[in-house]
Amino acid sequence: MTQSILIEPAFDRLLQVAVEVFAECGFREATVREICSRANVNVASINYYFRSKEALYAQALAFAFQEANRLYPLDAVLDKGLPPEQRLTLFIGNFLHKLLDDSHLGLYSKLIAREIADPTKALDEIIETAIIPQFSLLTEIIQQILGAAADKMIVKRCLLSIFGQCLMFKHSRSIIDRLYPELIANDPAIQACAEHIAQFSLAGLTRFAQPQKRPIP
Amino acid sequence: MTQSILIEPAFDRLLQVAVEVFAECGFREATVREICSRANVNVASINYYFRSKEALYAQALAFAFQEANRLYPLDAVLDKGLPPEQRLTLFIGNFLHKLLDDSHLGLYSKLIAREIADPTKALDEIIETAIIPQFSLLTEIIQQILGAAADKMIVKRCLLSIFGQCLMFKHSRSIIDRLYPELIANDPAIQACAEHIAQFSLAGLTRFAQPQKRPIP
DNA sequence: GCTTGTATTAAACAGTTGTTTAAAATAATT
DNA sequence: AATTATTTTAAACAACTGTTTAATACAAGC
Repeated sequence: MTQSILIEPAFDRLLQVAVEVFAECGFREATVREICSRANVNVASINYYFRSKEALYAQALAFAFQEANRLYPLDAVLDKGLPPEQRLTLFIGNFLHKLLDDSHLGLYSKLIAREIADPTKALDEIIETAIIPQFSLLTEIIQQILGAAADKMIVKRCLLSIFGQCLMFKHSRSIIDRLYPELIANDPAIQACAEHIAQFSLAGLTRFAQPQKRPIP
Repeated sequence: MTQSILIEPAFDRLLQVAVEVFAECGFREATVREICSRANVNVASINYYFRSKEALYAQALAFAFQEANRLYPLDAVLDKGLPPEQRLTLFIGNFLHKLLDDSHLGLYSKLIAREIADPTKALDEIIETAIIPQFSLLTEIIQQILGAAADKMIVKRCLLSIFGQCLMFKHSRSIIDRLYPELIANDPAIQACAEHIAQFSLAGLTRFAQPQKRPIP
């Protein structure tokens, strides 16, 4: 059988298909036979190229994160010259689009969200490489807004408030799709949600902001 | 073999254990043998008392919701005499404690959260009986705070902002446990989180509040 | 005491899972 | 061209899945 269409080697095809299937079904529900079938390779190939289903999953997870970062760079957010309010708005917009994108790239965040909601052994690496950098970046922005003297616990809670608003759209997608589909119907609607979260959060942050001009007596 | 300790009939034991196991493992990963083993009944009992594993799951889900509502009544929140800001604070406190309770009752919300994150056929009933009433209640409170003329889309987005902040603690529990365990270490800490969300949200809502005193020109 | 209806049991069913094997096909090297 | 190494294959493996069966134990009713 000649398959002139697919010129990619089996290894790459397996990795790409694995991201798709694991994102759709989760680690446990995904079957090696389904992955191999979609990748047009023999069932034994996974154990040949990767050591096991588990090892394939770990590699797929790392690959997904790498791709998500490549397709959604945080360049503007990293610019410390910008005012923190603007950086927060950019951060939220970037994050939400990353989460809600329904094209191929949406799979990456879906895979990661799945791992967070239902952790496997692979979670530890995900936290180190994917979560902590995002948390650090947002922490820095929040601290700039609240003031350097801000209580550490308050900063953490504000961080969770902001991430929580964004992740709601990912974790409770099934409900939003049924009750409020118009909120995420198209790209402008998603952009409106991002702006809402930014404004809601900025107003919320002011509640906890330190007085900026006065030095501590 | 005499089992004088367990006097409950097999049916009740199965239902109770099913909630535990489904909450821990999810529907697909949970096995009938594990459930039956823990309930000290034969494997065939599930198909005898309930029709199938799927039917048992549906019943367990309904039972969990019923118990969660019985143990965490919303009486105070339902009191329309109270100022909406206070009702919001009560609502958030109730919801967060419901979510984070690690005792037996915590399983109920875990089971429901699992169903939302990874829906099965049973989701539709959950939405009708569990989600919509909660959404309606919070919608009413938000509308009171924002003013009757508030834009419907804004109300919905604010609703998601508040629920998102609460659900963050459930859906991303694995991360919080590792990065910020002190935030949910004990009951006062959880209470502090609830108050934070309430204050953060009240401040956020003011950003979208309609001018209350002036009638529309 | 016998019969009827319910409850419980061990065993087997048919299907699926991840993984391994050993042979065949293909590619690379000498 | 012959030899080596790599890739691909079909088949089988053992373990596990939800479900069914048919035999047994137990209780209640007459």
